[in-house]
Amino acid sequence: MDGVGVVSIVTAEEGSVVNSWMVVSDGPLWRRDLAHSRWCGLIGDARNVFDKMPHRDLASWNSLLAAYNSRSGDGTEALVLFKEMMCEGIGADSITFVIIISAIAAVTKVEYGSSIHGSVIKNGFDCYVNLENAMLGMYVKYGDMNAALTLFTEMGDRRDVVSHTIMINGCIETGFIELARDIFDRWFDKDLVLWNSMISGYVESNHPNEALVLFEKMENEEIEPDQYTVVSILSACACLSDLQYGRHVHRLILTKNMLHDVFVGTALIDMYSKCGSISDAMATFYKMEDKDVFTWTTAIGGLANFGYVKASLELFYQMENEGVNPNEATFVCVLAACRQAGLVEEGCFLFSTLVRNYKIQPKVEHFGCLIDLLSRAGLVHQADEFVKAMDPGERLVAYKTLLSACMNHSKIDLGLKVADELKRLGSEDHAVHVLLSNFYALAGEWSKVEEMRRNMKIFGQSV
DNA sequence: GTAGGGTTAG
Repeated sequence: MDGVGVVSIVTAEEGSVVNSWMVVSDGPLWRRDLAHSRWCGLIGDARNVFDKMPHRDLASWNSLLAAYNSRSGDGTEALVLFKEMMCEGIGADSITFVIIISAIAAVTKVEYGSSIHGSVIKNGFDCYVNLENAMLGMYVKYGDMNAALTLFTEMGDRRDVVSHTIMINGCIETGFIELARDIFDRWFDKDLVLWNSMISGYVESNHPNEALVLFEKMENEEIEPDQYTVVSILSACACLSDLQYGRHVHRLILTKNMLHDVFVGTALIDMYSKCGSISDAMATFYKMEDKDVFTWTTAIGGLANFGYVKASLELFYQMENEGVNPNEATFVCVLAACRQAGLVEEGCFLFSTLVRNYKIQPKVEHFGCLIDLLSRAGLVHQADEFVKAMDPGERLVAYKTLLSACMNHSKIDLGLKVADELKRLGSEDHAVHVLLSNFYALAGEWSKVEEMRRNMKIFGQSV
Protein backbone atom coordinates (compact mmCIF):
# COMPACT_ATOMS: atom_id res chain seq x y z
CA MET A 1 0.00 0.00 0.00
CA ASP A 2 1.50 3.31 -1.00
CA GLY A 3 0.07 4.96 2.10
CA VAL A 4 2.37 2.80 4.23
CA GLY A 5 5.36 3.70 2.06
CA VAL A 6 4.76 7.39 2.51
CA VAL A 7 4.55 6.89 6.26
CA SER A 8 7.87 5.08 6.48
CA ILE A 9 9.63 7.92 4.65
CA VAL A 10 8.07 10.51 6.88
CA THR A 11 8.81 8.57 10.07
CA ALA A 12 12.49 8.03 9.13
CA GLU A 13 12.99 11.75 9.56
CA GLU A 14 10.47 12.42 12.27
CA GLY A 15 10.41 9.45 14.61
CA SER A 16 7.84 11.02 16.86
CA VAL A 17 5.13 10.77 14.22
CA VAL A 18 5.25 6.94 14.38
CA ASN A 19 3.20 6.53 17.51
CA SER A 20 0.38 8.77 16.52
CA TRP A 21 0.23 7.11 13.10
CA MET A 22 0.09 3.61 14.63
CA VAL A 23 -3.01 4.52 16.59
CA VAL A 24 -4.99 5.38 13.46
CA SER A 25 -3.13 3.08 11.05
CA ASP A 26 -6.22 1.32 9.75
CA GLY A 27 -8.29 4.48 9.46
CA PRO A 28 -6.75 6.56 6.68
CA LEU A 29 -6.33 3.66 4.25
CA TRP A 30 -9.90 2.49 4.68
CA ARG A 31 -11.08 6.04 4.39
CA ARG A 32 -9.06 6.45 1.22
CA ASP A 33 -10.70 3.36 -0.31
CA LEU A 34 -14.09 4.61 0.72
CA ALA A 35 -13.48 8.03 -0.82
CA HIS A 36 -12.09 6.41 -3.97
CA SER A 37 -15.22 4.30 -4.48
CA ARG A 38 -17.28 7.39 -3.90
CA TRP A 39 -15.35 9.37 -6.47
CA CYS A 40 -15.83 6.63 -9.03
CA GLY A 41 -19.54 6.61 -8.29
CA LEU A 42 -19.32 2.99 -7.10
CA ILE A 43 -21.79 3.20 -4.27
CA GLY A 44 -21.93 -0.58 -3.83
CA ASP A 45 -18.13 -0.69 -3.42
CA ALA A 46 -18.28 2.19 -0.97
CA ARG A 47 -20.81 0.26 1.09
CA ASN A 48 -18.59 -2.88 0.96
CA VAL A 49 -15.54 -0.97 2.13
CA PHE A 50 -17.63 0.65 4.83
CA ASP A 51 -19.00 -2.69 6.06
CA LYS A 52 -15.49 -4.17 6.29
CA MET A 53 -13.98 -1.25 8.17
CA PRO A 54 -12.82 -2.36 11.61
CA HIS A 55 -13.39 1.06 13.05
CA ARG A 56 -15.93 3.45 11.61
CA ASP A 57 -15.57 7.00 12.74
CA LEU A 58 -18.07 9.73 12.13
CA ALA A 59 -16.17 10.81 9.01
CA SER A 60 -16.69 7.36 7.44
CA TRP A 61 -20.39 7.50 8.15
CA ASN A 62 -20.54 10.97 6.67
CA SER A 63 -18.62 9.82 3.63
CA LEU A 64 -21.07 7.02 2.93
CA LEU A 65 -23.99 9.36 3.56
CA ALA A 66 -22.56 11.74 1.00
CA ALA A 67 -22.12 8.86 -1.43
CA TYR A 68 -25.79 7.92 -1.20
CA ASN A 69 -26.77 11.52 -1.46
CA SER A 70 -24.82 12.28 -4.62
CA ARG A 71 -26.48 9.49 -6.57
CA SER A 72 -29.51 10.17 -8.73
CA GLY A 73 -30.85 12.92 -6.51
CA ASP A 74 -32.94 10.54 -4.39
CA GLY A 75 -32.14 11.10 -0.74
CA THR A 76 -34.07 8.09 0.58
CA GLU A 77 -31.04 5.81 1.02
CA ALA A 78 -29.14 8.53 2.83
CA LEU A 79 -32.06 8.95 5.22
CA VAL A 80 -32.17 5.20 5.85
CA LEU A 81 -28.46 5.23 6.67
CA PHE A 82 -28.96 8.23 8.91
CA LYS A 83 -31.57 6.28 10.86
CA GLU A 84 -29.08 3.41 11.19
CA MET A 85 -26.55 5.91 12.53
CA MET A 86 -28.99 7.14 15.10
CA CYS A 87 -29.93 3.57 16.17
CA GLU A 88 -26.27 2.69 16.68
CA GLY A 89 -25.79 5.80 18.75
CA ILE A 90 -23.13 7.28 16.46
CA GLY A 91 -24.39 10.82 16.82
CA ALA A 92 -24.07 13.51 14.21
CA ASP A 93 -21.95 16.56 13.59
CA SER A 94 -22.61 19.65 11.52
CA ILE A 95 -21.41 17.90 8.37
CA THR A 96 -23.89 15.05 8.92
CA PHE A 97 -26.63 17.64 9.14
CA VAL A 98 -25.51 19.35 5.93
CA ILE A 99 -25.74 16.03 4.07
CA ILE A 100 -29.04 15.08 5.67
CA ILE A 101 -30.60 18.43 4.92
CA SER A 102 -29.80 18.08 1.24
CA ALA A 103 -31.12 14.50 1.32
CA ILE A 104 -34.33 15.76 2.86
CA ALA A 105 -34.59 18.50 0.26
CA ALA A 106 -34.19 15.84 -2.45
CA VAL A 107 -37.10 13.74 -1.19
CA THR A 108 -39.17 16.94 -0.85
CA LYS A 109 -41.00 16.27 2.36
CA VAL A 110 -41.67 19.65 3.88
CA GLU A 111 -42.55 18.23 7.30
CA TYR A 112 -39.11 16.61 7.71
CA GLY A 113 -37.54 19.91 6.77
CA SER A 114 -39.15 21.85 9.59
CA SER A 115 -38.25 19.17 12.14
CA ILE A 116 -34.62 19.05 11.04
CA HIS A 117 -34.39 22.82 11.39
CA GLY A 118 -35.43 22.31 15.02
CA SER A 119 -32.76 19.63 15.60
CA VAL A 120 -30.13 21.85 14.08
CA ILE A 121 -30.94 24.67 16.47
CA LYS A 122 -31.06 22.22 19.40
CA ASN A 123 -27.57 21.00 18.56
CA GLY A 124 -26.24 24.54 18.44
CA PHE A 125 -25.20 24.39 14.78
CA ASP A 126 -27.54 27.13 13.69
CA CYS A 127 -24.92 29.81 13.12
CA TYR A 128 -22.67 27.61 11.06
CA VAL A 129 -22.75 29.08 7.57
CA ASN A 130 -22.53 25.85 5.55
CA LEU A 131 -25.40 24.44 7.50
CA GLU A 132 -27.43 27.58 7.02
CA ASN A 133 -26.66 27.42 3.31
CA ALA A 134 -27.86 23.83 3.19
CA MET A 135 -31.07 24.97 4.82
CA LEU A 136 -31.43 27.86 2.39
CA GLY A 137 -31.04 25.36 -0.42
CA MET A 138 -33.72 23.19 1.12
CA TYR A 139 -36.24 26.04 1.33
CA VAL A 140 -35.45 27.02 -2.25
CA LYS A 141 -36.03 23.43 -3.42
CA TYR A 142 -39.40 23.47 -1.65
CA GLY A 143 -40.16 26.74 -3.43
CA ASP A 144 -40.62 28.44 -0.06
CA MET A 145 -38.95 31.74 -0.87
CA ASN A 146 -40.45 33.43 2.20
CA ALA A 147 -38.66 31.03 4.54
CA ALA A 148 -35.50 31.34 2.46
CA LEU A 149 -35.58 35.15 2.56
CA THR A 150 -36.21 35.15 6.32
CA LEU A 151 -33.22 32.90 6.92
CA PHE A 152 -31.09 34.86 4.45
CA THR A 153 -31.87 38.06 6.36
CA GLU A 154 -31.22 36.44 9.75
CA MET A 155 -27.82 35.27 8.55
CA GLY A 156 -26.60 38.86 8.25
CA ASP A 157 -22.81 39.02 8.06
CA ARG A 158 -22.43 35.26 7.94
CA ARG A 159 -23.76 35.23 4.37
CA ASP A 160 -21.15 34.19 1.86
CA VAL A 161 -21.00 33.81 -1.91
CA VAL A 162 -22.73 30.43 -1.71
CA SER A 163 -25.67 31.90 0.23
CA HIS A 164 -26.01 34.53 -2.47
CA THR A 165 -25.85 31.97 -5.26
CA ILE A 166 -28.58 29.87 -3.66
CA MET A 167 -30.83 32.91 -3.22
CA ILE A 168 -30.24 34.14 -6.77
CA ASN A 169 -31.15 30.75 -8.20
CA GLY A 170 -34.23 30.55 -5.98
CA CYS A 171 -35.39 33.99 -7.09
CA ILE A 172 -34.87 33.09 -10.73
CA GLU A 173 -36.79 29.83 -10.42
CA THR A 174 -39.73 31.61 -8.81
CA GLY A 175 -39.73 34.38 -11.39
CA PHE A 176 -38.20 37.16 -9.28
CA ILE A 177 -35.50 37.97 -11.78
CA GLU A 178 -35.10 41.60 -10.65
CA LEU A 179 -34.70 40.58 -7.03
CA ALA A 180 -32.08 38.08 -8.18
CA ARG A 181 -30.20 40.84 -9.96
CA ASP A 182 -30.48 43.04 -6.89
CA ILE A 183 -28.93 40.35 -4.68
CA PHE A 184 -26.27 39.81 -7.34
CA ASP A 185 -25.36 43.51 -7.48
CA ARG A 186 -25.17 43.88 -3.71
CA TRP A 187 -22.55 41.18 -3.29
CA PHE A 188 -19.07 42.42 -4.14
CA ASP A 189 -17.00 39.29 -3.76
CA LYS A 190 -18.37 37.64 -6.88
CA ASP A 191 -16.92 34.37 -8.09
CA LEU A 192 -17.41 32.57 -11.38
CA VAL A 193 -20.28 30.43 -10.12
CA LEU A 194 -22.19 33.53 -9.06
CA TRP A 195 -21.69 35.14 -12.49
CA ASN A 196 -22.75 31.93 -14.18
CA SER A 197 -25.90 31.67 -12.06
CA MET A 198 -27.01 35.16 -12.97
CA ILE A 199 -26.20 34.72 -16.65
CA SER A 200 -27.93 31.35 -16.95
CA GLY A 201 -30.83 32.80 -14.96
CA TYR A 202 -31.33 35.46 -17.60
CA VAL A 203 -31.27 32.85 -20.33
CA GLU A 204 -33.64 30.49 -18.51
CA SER A 205 -36.13 33.26 -17.84
CA ASN A 206 -36.04 34.36 -21.43
CA HIS A 207 -33.92 37.49 -21.13
CA PRO A 208 -31.14 36.61 -23.60
CA ASN A 209 -30.14 40.22 -24.22
CA GLU A 210 -29.52 40.86 -20.52
CA ALA A 211 -27.42 37.68 -20.47
CA LEU A 212 -25.20 39.00 -23.25
CA VAL A 213 -24.86 42.42 -21.58
CA LEU A 214 -23.89 40.77 -18.30
CA PHE A 215 -21.42 38.53 -20.11
CA GLU A 216 -19.68 41.59 -21.52
CA LYS A 217 -19.62 43.20 -18.07
CA MET A 218 -17.98 40.03 -16.82
CA GLU A 219 -15.34 40.22 -19.53
CA ASN A 220 -14.73 43.90 -18.68
CA GLU A 221 -14.10 42.91 -15.09
CA GLU A 222 -11.60 40.38 -16.41
CA ILE A 223 -13.34 37.32 -15.02
CA GLU A 224 -12.45 34.35 -17.20
CA PRO A 225 -15.54 32.50 -18.46
CA ASP A 226 -15.66 28.71 -18.33
CA GLN A 227 -17.69 26.04 -20.11
CA TYR A 228 -20.76 26.77 -17.97
CA THR A 229 -20.67 30.42 -19.02
CA VAL A 230 -20.35 29.75 -22.73
CA VAL A 231 -23.10 27.13 -22.75
CA SER A 232 -25.52 29.74 -21.37
CA ILE A 233 -24.25 32.41 -23.73
CA LEU A 234 -24.58 30.11 -26.74
CA SER A 235 -28.12 29.38 -25.66
CA ALA A 236 -28.78 33.15 -25.56
CA CYS A 237 -27.36 33.49 -29.09
CA ALA A 238 -29.65 30.66 -30.22
CA CYS A 239 -32.68 32.48 -28.73
CA LEU A 240 -31.73 35.68 -30.53
CA SER A 241 -30.64 33.95 -33.76
CA ASP A 242 -27.47 35.99 -33.39
CA LEU A 243 -25.08 34.06 -35.62
CA GLN A 244 -22.39 36.72 -35.48
CA TYR A 245 -22.19 36.68 -31.68
CA GLY A 246 -22.42 32.90 -31.72
CA ARG A 247 -19.38 32.68 -33.97
CA HIS A 248 -17.59 35.15 -31.69
CA VAL A 249 -18.24 32.84 -28.74
CA HIS A 250 -17.07 29.82 -30.75
CA ARG A 251 -13.78 31.61 -31.49
CA LEU A 252 -13.48 32.50 -27.81
CA ILE A 253 -13.82 28.84 -26.87
CA LEU A 254 -11.06 27.92 -29.31
CA THR A 255 -8.64 30.74 -28.49
CA LYS A 256 -9.01 30.38 -24.74
CA ASN A 257 -8.59 26.63 -25.07
CA MET A 258 -11.68 26.07 -22.99
CA LEU A 259 -12.89 22.67 -21.94
CA HIS A 260 -14.78 21.41 -24.96
CA ASP A 261 -17.13 18.89 -23.40
CA VAL A 262 -20.40 17.39 -24.57
CA PHE A 263 -22.34 20.33 -23.12
CA VAL A 264 -20.35 22.91 -25.08
CA GLY A 265 -20.50 20.85 -28.27
CA THR A 266 -24.25 20.37 -28.00
CA ALA A 267 -24.82 24.05 -27.26
CA LEU A 268 -22.76 24.93 -30.37
CA ILE A 269 -24.86 22.60 -32.54
CA ASP A 270 -28.04 24.12 -31.16
CA MET A 271 -26.76 27.66 -31.64
CA TYR A 272 -25.70 27.07 -35.25
CA SER A 273 -28.90 25.32 -36.21
CA LYS A 274 -31.14 27.95 -34.59
CA CYS A 275 -29.06 30.73 -36.17
CA GLY A 276 -29.60 29.26 -39.60
CA SER A 277 -26.26 27.59 -40.28
CA ILE A 278 -27.04 23.89 -40.43
CA SER A 279 -23.69 23.22 -42.15
CA ASP A 280 -21.77 24.60 -39.16
CA ALA A 281 -24.08 22.68 -36.85
CA MET A 282 -23.39 19.38 -38.61
CA ALA A 283 -19.67 20.09 -38.94
CA THR A 284 -19.57 20.56 -35.16
CA PHE A 285 -21.61 17.39 -34.69
CA TYR A 286 -19.25 15.23 -36.75
CA LYS A 287 -16.16 16.66 -35.05
CA MET A 288 -17.41 15.70 -31.60
CA GLU A 289 -15.92 12.58 -30.08
CA ASP A 290 -18.27 12.21 -27.13
CA LYS A 291 -21.89 12.47 -28.08
CA ASP A 292 -24.80 11.81 -25.76
CA VAL A 293 -28.53 11.64 -26.37
CA PHE A 294 -28.74 15.44 -26.09
CA THR A 295 -26.17 15.87 -28.86
CA TRP A 296 -27.94 13.47 -31.22
CA THR A 297 -31.38 14.90 -30.45
CA THR A 298 -30.19 18.46 -31.07
CA ALA A 299 -28.73 17.51 -34.45
CA ILE A 300 -31.79 15.42 -35.43
CA GLY A 301 -34.12 18.27 -34.43
CA GLY A 302 -31.95 20.83 -36.21
CA LEU A 303 -32.07 18.91 -39.49
CA ALA A 304 -35.83 18.42 -39.18
CA ASN A 305 -36.41 22.13 -38.54
CA PHE A 306 -34.44 22.89 -41.66
CA GLY A 307 -36.76 20.68 -43.67
CA TYR A 308 -34.10 17.99 -44.10
CA VAL A 309 -36.52 15.33 -42.92
CA LYS A 310 -34.81 12.41 -44.66
CA ALA A 311 -31.38 13.33 -43.28
CA SER A 312 -32.93 13.81 -39.86
CA LEU A 313 -34.46 10.32 -39.85
CA GLU A 314 -31.26 8.78 -41.20
CA LEU A 315 -29.37 10.34 -38.33
CA PHE A 316 -31.92 8.86 -35.95
CA TYR A 317 -31.33 5.34 -37.27
CA GLN A 318 -27.57 5.92 -37.14
CA MET A 319 -27.96 6.90 -33.51
CA GLU A 320 -29.75 3.63 -32.78
CA ASN A 321 -27.06 1.69 -34.66
CA GLU A 322 -24.38 3.30 -32.55
CA GLY A 323 -26.15 2.03 -29.45
CA VAL A 324 -27.40 5.36 -28.12
CA ASN A 325 -30.93 5.07 -26.75
CA PRO A 326 -33.31 7.78 -27.92
CA ASN A 327 -35.54 9.34 -25.27
CA GLU A 328 -38.83 11.22 -25.20
CA ALA A 329 -37.35 14.36 -26.72
CA THR A 330 -35.73 12.45 -29.58
CA PHE A 331 -39.08 10.92 -30.47
CA VAL A 332 -40.75 14.32 -30.40
CA CYS A 333 -38.21 15.42 -33.05
CA VAL A 334 -38.59 12.45 -35.36
CA LEU A 335 -42.38 12.33 -35.08
CA ALA A 336 -42.51 16.06 -35.81
CA ALA A 337 -40.30 15.41 -38.83
CA CYS A 338 -42.72 12.74 -40.07
CA ARG A 339 -45.67 15.03 -39.54
CA GLN A 340 -43.95 17.79 -41.47
CA ALA A 341 -43.29 15.53 -44.44
CA GLY A 342 -46.54 13.57 -44.20
CA LEU A 343 -44.72 10.26 -43.65
CA VAL A 344 -47.62 8.23 -42.30
CA GLU A 345 -46.06 4.78 -42.35
CA GLU A 346 -42.76 5.83 -40.87
CA GLY A 347 -44.47 7.90 -38.21
CA CYS A 348 -46.59 4.94 -37.12
CA PHE A 349 -43.55 2.67 -37.17
CA LEU A 350 -41.56 5.09 -35.00
CA PHE A 351 -44.44 5.46 -32.59
CA SER A 352 -44.61 1.69 -32.13
CA THR A 353 -40.82 1.61 -31.64
CA LEU A 354 -41.14 4.19 -28.90
CA VAL A 355 -43.62 2.03 -27.03
CA ARG A 356 -42.31 -1.47 -27.74
CA ASN A 357 -38.54 -1.11 -27.98
CA TYR A 358 -37.89 1.74 -25.62
CA LYS A 359 -40.82 1.29 -23.21
CA ILE A 360 -41.44 5.03 -23.21
CA GLN A 361 -44.86 6.17 -22.08
CA PRO A 362 -46.00 8.35 -24.99
CA LYS A 363 -46.87 11.89 -24.00
CA VAL A 364 -49.20 14.53 -25.36
CA GLU A 365 -46.52 15.76 -27.77
CA HIS A 366 -46.05 12.30 -29.29
CA PHE A 367 -49.77 11.67 -29.63
CA GLY A 368 -50.22 15.18 -31.00
CA CYS A 369 -47.74 14.61 -33.83
CA LEU A 370 -49.19 11.24 -34.78
CA ILE A 371 -52.82 12.34 -34.61
CA ASP A 372 -52.06 15.41 -36.70
CA LEU A 373 -50.16 13.27 -39.21
CA LEU A 374 -52.99 10.74 -39.54
CA SER A 375 -55.70 13.42 -39.59
CA ARG A 376 -54.11 15.37 -42.37
CA ALA A 377 -53.80 12.21 -44.41
CA GLY A 378 -57.54 11.68 -43.93
CA LEU A 379 -57.00 8.59 -41.79
CA VAL A 380 -59.41 9.88 -39.18
CA HIS A 381 -60.47 6.50 -37.78
CA GLN A 382 -56.85 5.54 -37.02
CA ALA A 383 -56.32 8.97 -35.50
CA ASP A 384 -59.40 8.43 -33.33
CA GLU A 385 -57.94 5.18 -31.99
CA PHE A 386 -54.88 7.07 -30.82
CA VAL A 387 -56.97 9.80 -29.18
CA LYS A 388 -58.71 7.06 -27.20
CA ALA A 389 -55.31 5.82 -25.99
CA MET A 390 -54.59 9.24 -24.50
CA ASP A 391 -55.18 10.37 -20.96
CA PRO A 392 -58.76 11.77 -20.96
CA GLY A 393 -57.57 15.05 -19.45
CA GLU A 394 -55.27 15.67 -22.39
CA ARG A 395 -57.61 14.94 -25.27
CA LEU A 396 -58.93 18.45 -25.99
CA VAL A 397 -56.32 19.55 -28.53
CA ALA A 398 -56.36 16.13 -30.17
CA TYR A 399 -60.13 16.23 -30.61
CA LYS A 400 -59.88 19.73 -32.12
CA THR A 401 -57.37 18.44 -34.66
CA LEU A 402 -59.52 15.41 -35.37
CA LEU A 403 -62.74 17.36 -35.79
CA SER A 404 -61.09 19.77 -38.24
CA ALA A 405 -59.86 16.76 -40.17
CA CYS A 406 -63.33 15.24 -40.21
CA MET A 407 -64.61 18.50 -41.71
CA ASN A 408 -61.86 18.71 -44.30
CA HIS A 409 -62.38 15.10 -45.34
CA SER A 410 -66.19 15.16 -44.95
CA LYS A 411 -66.24 12.34 -42.41
CA ILE A 412 -69.54 13.34 -40.85
CA ASP A 413 -70.31 10.13 -38.92
CA LEU A 414 -67.07 10.12 -36.99
CA GLY A 415 -67.23 13.89 -36.76
CA LEU A 416 -70.53 13.71 -34.86
CA LYS A 417 -68.98 11.32 -32.31
CA VAL A 418 -65.90 13.51 -31.94
CA ALA A 419 -68.09 16.59 -31.55
CA ASP A 420 -69.99 14.86 -28.72
CA GLU A 421 -66.72 14.06 -26.96
CA LEU A 422 -65.51 17.60 -27.46
CA LYS A 423 -68.75 19.01 -26.03
CA ARG A 424 -68.51 16.67 -23.03
CA LEU A 425 -65.13 18.16 -22.18
CA GLY A 426 -67.01 21.42 -21.59
CA SER A 427 -64.25 23.72 -22.79
CA GLU A 428 -64.85 27.46 -22.54
CA ASP A 429 -62.40 28.02 -25.37
CA HIS A 430 -64.03 30.25 -27.99
CA ALA A 431 -62.24 28.43 -30.80
CA VAL A 432 -63.85 25.14 -29.73
CA HIS A 433 -67.34 26.63 -29.93
CA VAL A 434 -66.63 28.13 -33.34
CA LEU A 435 -65.26 24.81 -34.55
CA LEU A 436 -68.28 22.90 -33.23
CA SER A 437 -70.69 25.44 -34.69
CA ASN A 438 -69.02 25.22 -38.10
CA PHE A 439 -68.98 21.45 -38.00
CA TYR A 440 -72.68 21.21 -37.10
CA ALA A 441 -73.49 23.60 -39.90
CA LEU A 442 -71.63 21.35 -42.33
CA ALA A 443 -73.47 18.32 -40.91
CA GLY A 444 -76.80 20.12 -41.26
CA GLU A 445 -77.51 19.93 -37.53
CA TRP A 446 -79.03 23.37 -37.21
CA SER A 447 -80.46 23.00 -33.73
CA LYS A 448 -76.93 22.23 -32.49
CA VAL A 449 -75.54 25.21 -34.36
CA GLU A 450 -78.01 27.33 -32.40
CA GLU A 451 -76.94 25.66 -29.16
CA MET A 452 -73.29 26.44 -29.85
CA ARG A 453 -74.10 30.06 -30.63
CA ARG A 454 -76.03 30.35 -27.37
CA ASN A 455 -72.98 28.96 -25.55
CA MET A 456 -70.79 31.56 -27.16
CA LYS A 457 -73.12 34.28 -25.87
CA ILE A 458 -73.17 32.75 -22.40
CA PHE A 459 -69.39 32.89 -22.32
CA GLY A 460 -69.54 36.54 -23.30
CA GLN A 461 -68.19 36.21 -26.79
CA SER A 462 -69.76 37.78 -29.85
CA VAL A 463 -70.69 35.52 -32.74
C1' DG B 1 -9.66 12.42 -0.37
C1' DT B 2 -16.56 14.50 5.18
C1' DA B 3 -20.57 19.39 3.57
C1' DG B 4 -23.28 23.99 0.55
C1' DG B 5 -23.75 27.11 -5.27
C1' DG B 6 -23.58 27.18 -11.88
C1' DT B 7 -24.30 24.12 -18.07
C1' DT B 8 -27.33 21.08 -23.21
C1' DA B 9 -32.27 18.96 -26.89
C1' DG B 10 -38.61 19.03 -28.09
